Amino acid sequence: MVGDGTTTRLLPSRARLLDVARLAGVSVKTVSRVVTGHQNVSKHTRERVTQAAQQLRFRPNHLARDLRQGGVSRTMAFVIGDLTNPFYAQVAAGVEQGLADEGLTMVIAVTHDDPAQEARVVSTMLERRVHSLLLVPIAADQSYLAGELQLGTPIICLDRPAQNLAADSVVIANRAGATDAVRSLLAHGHRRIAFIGSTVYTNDERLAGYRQALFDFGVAAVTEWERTDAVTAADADRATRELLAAPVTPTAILAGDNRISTGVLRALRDTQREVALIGFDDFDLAETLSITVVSHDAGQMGREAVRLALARHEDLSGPPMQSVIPARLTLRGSGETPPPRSRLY
Amino acid sequence: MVGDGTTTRLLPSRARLLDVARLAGVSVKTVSRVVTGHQNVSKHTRERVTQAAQQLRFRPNHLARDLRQGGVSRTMAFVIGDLTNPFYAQVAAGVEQGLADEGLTMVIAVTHDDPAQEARVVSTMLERRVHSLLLVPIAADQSYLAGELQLGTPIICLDRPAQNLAADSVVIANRAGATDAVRSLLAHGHRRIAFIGSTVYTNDERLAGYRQALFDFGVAAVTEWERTDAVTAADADRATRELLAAPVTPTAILAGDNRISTGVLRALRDTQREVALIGFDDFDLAETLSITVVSHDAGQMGREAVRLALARHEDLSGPPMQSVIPARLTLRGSGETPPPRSRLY
DNA sequence: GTGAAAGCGCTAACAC
DNA sequence: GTGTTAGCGCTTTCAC
Repeated sequence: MVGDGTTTRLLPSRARLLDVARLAGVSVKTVSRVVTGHQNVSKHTRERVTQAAQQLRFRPNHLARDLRQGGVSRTMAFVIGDLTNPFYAQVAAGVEQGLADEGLTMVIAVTHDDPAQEARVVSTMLERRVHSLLLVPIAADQSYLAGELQLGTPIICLDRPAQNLAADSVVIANRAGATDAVRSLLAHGHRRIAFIGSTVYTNDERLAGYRQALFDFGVAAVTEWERTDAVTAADADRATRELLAAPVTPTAILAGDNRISTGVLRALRDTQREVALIGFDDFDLAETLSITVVSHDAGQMGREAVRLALARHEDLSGPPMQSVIPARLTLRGSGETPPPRSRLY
Repeated sequence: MVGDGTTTRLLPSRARLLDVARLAGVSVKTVSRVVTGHQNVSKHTRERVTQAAQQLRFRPNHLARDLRQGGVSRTMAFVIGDLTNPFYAQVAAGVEQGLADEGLTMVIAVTHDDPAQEARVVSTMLERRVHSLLLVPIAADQSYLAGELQLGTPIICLDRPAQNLAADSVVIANRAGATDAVRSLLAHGHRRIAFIGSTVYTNDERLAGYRQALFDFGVAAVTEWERTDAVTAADADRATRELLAAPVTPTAILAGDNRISTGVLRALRDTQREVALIGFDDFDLAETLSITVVSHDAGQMGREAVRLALARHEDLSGPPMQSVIPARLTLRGSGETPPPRSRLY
């Protein structure tokens, strides 16, 4: 029999519990028990079923299972601004790790750091009936999630707390980390210290820590040296050049986050200026380049968020919890004085 | 009425189509039509339904929808070795971007670069009935996926082709990129050129390109300078030191990937040796440090994989497709001769 | 333009 | 130890 011109492509169909049951000569429920590893199945039956399942290449349908079991999937959503930022990639890795231990999986969705997209992206995740929502908030207000919280979905905010929502959160010890960094610079003789960063929550907090350290030490703040207009590395590059082009220049810089550090480094290298630098967030080449940083365990933030989500799932009634991930100064040279010449950049 | 001691926590329940239908005084199907934006609903009815849905905070259950629609979710699985490797993070970002345009979401699962975990992790994803499987293979054999392929699930391999499986794939122009790099080193006068990398597919191909370039130029290969035992940055650091401790040392190094580059850089800085370096894969600080690299668009790899998956979904019958992402040499100084002193490390 | 009934694949509840 | 029945929330089919 040769092709008739209207060949319909016939796909082999996927085996269901029923198919396995028929082949094994048992009921659907028995197969279900075997597949889910429940008790009350004789060894003999179990073997027959297992063999039938293998023969048919049976793969349980989690969609159906989750639907039946209460409409909640064994999945946590991680909504994040930008996956290519190594900090968030590490947080994601931590989330994944925390989930793997529990047999849950992670769905990642990205807001592209656009406040306007947050609600839409989050909504898509909630329609998937995720077990929990892990969110790096970017919008100015999360009150739109109050209803979901009441419905029992754990909502954990990472890196920044929620605004107008009683959600749990995991943050870094931003102020303390920044204070430590500035104190170290002060201890090494620096008095003209600049801060470069943005106005997101973390940078705000770090700026506050920076100010606190200066204040405690009795050093007057210089407004021009508080640059909070740098979001990208390019911004930080520009800000650094501007600071160094002024009549009076800072002798040390605290970078608000890893992207800022990159930009500052580029500017320092290009201009061949010798300025002490401490970065917030560790990064791959920091050790190689002897860059002193305020470091922390980004993976721990992810794991901790999962822990909170699971805890919240168990007890929906308690007050919002906040976990703080410690930050510690990792001295490598660039923040000590004087900044080593030519070994750095 | 005061607490009775056995307060059962009553959660508000989630609204279903039926609830909305009752409130709006219409049938379930009509609500379904409105929610999914289908035709054949009068404007008046549509408004009533929409209002009822909002009032009840109705959120459609994708689990149920996907199950009913044929048991396939609007999700693609991306199975990856390590999320913290910036290269893969960028690929993931590309996947996400490609999917967002289609209204699909991405589930990420991690194998921790462990061949033994691949099948299990992949299986979990397939049980979720993903639309397609995007896989960075790590196991030595993917023949276990043949059945799934026949069932109609598009399987796209990224960065490395599948083994013993007729799956589509997206790879980088590894050989050409490496050949270009070595040719450039040769053109700048280098004759003693080492390769440091591992034995994964990409590094294998890059080594082949390296050999080809040397062969074409008439430079004899030196086995000791083909180091394929370096997987991590620490390995590369060690390998570099060993190479530089030998009686005859290479004057240039081609690094097999971004992790290797990091390790080589560390070794060069610590030992204060001046050796030309070209890295495979671009990285954040490469420009700042004037490191010449073979660069490519990792995001494009992700987007291309999504494109192939969608195409395969439409036509399951065609032969396996392979997309090649171009690689080009980005000259920045470290690969030109002589390697600039002290500005680098 | 709208609705009633059936069923996607699975498991909870309850037989036996 | 095993089977039967019902139903998770939705969409498909077909009727009106």
